[in-house]
Parts: sequence; C-alpha cells; structure tokens
Amino acid sequence: MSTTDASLHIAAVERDTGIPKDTLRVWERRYGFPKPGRNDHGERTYPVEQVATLRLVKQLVDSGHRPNRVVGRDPEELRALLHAVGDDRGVELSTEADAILEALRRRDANEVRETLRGLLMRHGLERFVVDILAPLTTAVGEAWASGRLAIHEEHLFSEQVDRLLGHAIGQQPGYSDQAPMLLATLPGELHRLGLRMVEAIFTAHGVPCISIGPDVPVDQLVDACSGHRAAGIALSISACGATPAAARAVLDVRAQLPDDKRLWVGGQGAGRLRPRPQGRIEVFDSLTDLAERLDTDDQRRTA
Amino acid sequence: MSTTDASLHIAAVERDTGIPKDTLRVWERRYGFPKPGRNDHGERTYPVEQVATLRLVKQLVDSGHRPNRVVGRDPEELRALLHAVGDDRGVELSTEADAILEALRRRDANEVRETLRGLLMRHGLERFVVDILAPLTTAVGEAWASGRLAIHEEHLFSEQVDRLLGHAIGQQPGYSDQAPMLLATLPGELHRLGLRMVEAIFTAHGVPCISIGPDVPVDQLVDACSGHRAAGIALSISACGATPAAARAVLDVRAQLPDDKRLWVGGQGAGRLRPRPQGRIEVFDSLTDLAERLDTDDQRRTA
DNA sequence: TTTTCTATTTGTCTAGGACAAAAAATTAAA
DNA sequence: TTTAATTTTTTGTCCTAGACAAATAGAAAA
Repeated sequence: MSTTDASLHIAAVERDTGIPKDTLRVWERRYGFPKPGRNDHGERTYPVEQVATLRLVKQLVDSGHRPNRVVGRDPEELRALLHAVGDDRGVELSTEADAILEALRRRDANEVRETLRGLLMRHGLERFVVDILAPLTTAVGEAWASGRLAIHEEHLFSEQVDRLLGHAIGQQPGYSDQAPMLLATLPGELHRLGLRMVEAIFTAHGVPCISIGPDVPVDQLVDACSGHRAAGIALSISACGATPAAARAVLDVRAQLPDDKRLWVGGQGAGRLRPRPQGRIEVFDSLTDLAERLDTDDQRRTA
Repeated sequence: MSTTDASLHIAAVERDTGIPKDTLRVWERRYGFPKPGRNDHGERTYPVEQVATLRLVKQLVDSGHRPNRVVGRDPEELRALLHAVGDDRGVELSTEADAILEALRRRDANEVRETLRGLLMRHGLERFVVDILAPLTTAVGEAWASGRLAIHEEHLFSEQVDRLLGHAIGQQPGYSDQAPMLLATLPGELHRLGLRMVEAIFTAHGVPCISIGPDVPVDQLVDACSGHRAAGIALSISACGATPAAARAVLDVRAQLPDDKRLWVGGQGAGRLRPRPQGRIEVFDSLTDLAERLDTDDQRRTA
C-alpha cells in the first residue's frame, strides 16, 4: 500500500527520537540494539518498529533510567516501566481530560478546542493549567511515546494548547507598574508548552511576563534581563532537558546575573538537574509548587 | 568582564548556526574555514567571531550561493553579498517597520507589541501580513545574521508576532461549513512564523485552518489530512528548508495524497526546491502570490 | 533556444578509537 | 545508623580520514 515500507536512515531516526546519531551507533555497538539493516550503500536502515521502541527507551532514559537497563529490552517491558513512572507521579486523569484524549484520537479538532476552552472558562486560568493541563500533557506525551497517539495528534494538541494559552494570557489584566519576569528555555531545549504554562501561572498572579521563547543562549538571557529591566528570569526545563549541560548553564546564568535579579527554574526536568542548583536559585518541581510559591510571595508583599 | 571569553564547542556551533557537525569538519578540511582552536582534550573550540561569520555563510548558502564561493571569505564581503540578495527581493521597509526594528534594538517590548497591534488594526490582517510583516521578518532575519540584532531580540520579535497572529486568527469569523486546510511544515523544518502567516492569509479569506505545527513526517500529514477531512494541505518551507530531502518529501506527499485533495507549497524556500515540484502541486513564492491566488479562487466559486 | 552528457562540488554516512564527566558502588569516618 | 570520600563502571560526545551518491555547473549536441 504505502511506498515507504518501513525503514528510516540514521538522520531521520535522530529527528524522530531525539537520540543523536553518535549515540545510536554506540548503543548498537554496546548493547546490540538498535539493529538496523543496511542499504546498497552500507548505510544503516532502521525498521519503524525499532524506531518506536527507541522512542520508549528515550522517554525512560529521560525520566532517570540508565540505558544499560533499558536499551534492548522488550517493548512490552518498557511500556510497563513507563507506566510505572507515570503512576509514581500520581498521574490520574479527570474524565474531562480523558475526553480530550479521546477527541484527539478521533481527530476532532473542534471538539478538542471547545472542550479545552470550556474547561478554561469553568476553572479559571490557574486551576485549569495546574489541575488539568499539566497532567493531560504528561498523558499525551506518554501516549505518543507508546504509540497510542499518532505524532500529528500530539502536534495538534500542542498547537491548540499553545494558542489557547496565548489568548488567555493576553486577556489577563496587566499591572504595568510591576517589573516583568523574563521567560525562556535554555539552548537545545525546544519545548514551548511548559514555558507557556509557566507564563500562564505568572500572569494569573498578576506578574507581567516577557517571553523570548525557547533555545536562548546564556549570555543572551542575561543581556535580555537587564535590557528589559526584568525582575528576574524563569527557565523551563523539560524531562529530556535535564542534561548536565543544562545544569551548568543554570549555574552560569546565576553567576552572570546581578544579585538583585531572581532566578526561577521549573519543569519536569528541574528537579533532576545534576549537579543540583544551589545558591539563590529557586527550583520548583511542579506547577502546583510554583503557584503556591507565588501565593506566599503575594502575601508577603501585601503584609 | 564576562566569564565565557568567547569560544564554543562544536555542538554549540551546530545549534547556533544550524550547520551540522559533519559539515563544519568537512568545511575546515576543504576550505580551511572555520579554523577552530583546540582545548586540552584536542577538541575544536570555535571563537565567537568565526561563529558569527558562519551565520552569514549559512544565510548565503540557504539563499543559493555555493559554499565553494562563500566559505572562508571576509565577513564584510559576505555582508555585502547578503544585502545584495535582500535588494534583489526588493526589501524596502516602511517607516513603521523600521520603527519596530528600532524598538527591538531598544528592548522596548511594549512598544514592539503596541506598534504591531496598531499596524494590524489599521491595515487589516491580510495587508498587515503581506505588506508589513513579511518584509519585516526578512529584515529581522538579515539583521540577526549580520549581528546588528541580538539573538534574544530576534526571539522576542518571533514570540510577539506569533502571539499577535494567533490572536488575530482566533478573532476571525469561521465558516465551519467549508472543509479546512491542514497546515504544517516538513520534518526538520522548525520555523513557525512562515506557517502562521500562511494561516493568517487563509483565515482572512475565510478558509478555516487546522495547524499541526512544524516538523511533521510525510505519512502523518497524509493521515491527518484524511482524518480531519481537510480540503488539502499547505506546507511552509523556509529559506533553509529548501533541501533536496524537502523536495522529495513534497513529491512524496503528493503521491500518497488522494487526488481530490489539494497541495499548496509556499515560503521563501518553495521556489528553490530541486527537483522542482510538478503535477498538481500549487507553488506560490510569496505571500502576495498566495493572497492573489485565493482571490481568484473566491471569484471562481462565487461566479 | 532546449536537451543531454560530463565534470565538479557537496553533504552525509562509515568505522573504531578515545576519554572526561556522570552515576553507582564501595570504603572510611563520624 | 548516617555522611563523606574514594574507586569503579557507565555513558555521551568528540576525534580522524575515507568514501560515495546526489546535486549542481559547465560543455556539447540537437
């Protein structure tokens, strides 16, 4: 039926999985997996099933497992492990959130949009983000990694959420007298969604935000912070962004940032940074955490 | 003053310039540029000036120059060449657009936002995108490549525009009776802005859109198109996305797509695809072009 | 002019080695 | 027991240098 009968070259696998070429080759050498075929020209060709398995492996490695233990194991085992990780975090979907997953699977873009919009209206921006969107996003990610959701369905979800949040943030009243927070992600980190959610929480608390988006070099962050007279910087770090390089970058930002500017670090990966951030770096490991922190901040200010 | 006195390792250069590691090494071997130093461990360390030059080279290569002719040449010459390319396209900034560039350089986020919003109100979505945003985006890209605009200033611009367009698109009345267009970019192509502008034009013409965002594999596109009962697919291809792989992907999409679905291809890179797309693929090489095409479509329908 | 053929250019892949930095395991001290 | 310092294992990323197909430019023929 389809012309592309199911195998990809190494660059495509890197794009699809986020695993660098060098790592793919070295895993093959060390663990015997993946085990690509070869084309006429001796180049590796990866069957799609192996690529799917690699996606699972990637998620597990990102969430703390050692490649040692997971590369080459049966997809079923991996799926089980992945689900265990999810349960650990206590992911429990509300029925509404479940309905959205269902609508995504049905490719019903209107329903996804309207359900999300309805939930936002009912719960208000902050509760919507903290209680519904955060667990839903995790669930979508997991469903994507284990193949229960097509790539384009996951993409559609991201787009819809991004747009909805952008709109909601714009609606929120702004207190222009307050110094803004500067929002961004570190170099190599491309996930926008986490950043948008952080922006939503800040905005809901009346803190104006200037988002300069994903993938910003350290020196640029510092420069932008002073240039915009921001009160501080908030960085979002996704599960796969918790690399040693990111940890170093965070420390680097703190070192270059004037003492009177605050530095917030959040996201799925923030809690797993090694070496652990220290010294005037405020780490929050969930959006709930961030919201509470802002509450106490508010109280201190009004008191 | 700054701790990072000005040299990057190869992975950072890849991220900053978009030039793959392999290509950086082979350019060094062939043309003697870039000429990185080495750290204690024998690894390449690229001085920031060379990275800046590489950014210029990248833009030139993306716009059709051969590496042969531009790699290793003086930054000043490159800048001149780049400007010549710009002039060819007839980039002439309105005074308002110029004011935005100026505001960006002053890091005045509010002014950027308000000026953009004002222009949108005054000219309407379509004229705003076609006459103002398109040339402005090109100018920002050029200014960034030649170092006249900091990276974070360019990022801020993208974020603001993205948000503004998202909002404007949401405001537009939707005709739900019409089959929607499916919008996306091909794998490896991460530029959102072009896509958003296309979406804006379609929406302004009353065509509902479902955007699944950047970086979508071919089979996913086809699947999504049928799943959402879309009238067709519109792909946006940026200057640096006009690779042979992209050209093949376009043909591939056409081959897998049912005959009754349309396929539109646009963006800076669309006109430079080799092998040139053919057979029921509608290429437009500027947003003006797209807008006109939609006009005639409208007339045919009402006639 | 357009088309066909040939030469050059260019990006991306390969192998297998190397090694520092991160994480885990072990030992020593409190 | 817990905490801190040490050793061992694991892991990702970089290295060299070669190869070649696909893309492009230039020359020749129709």
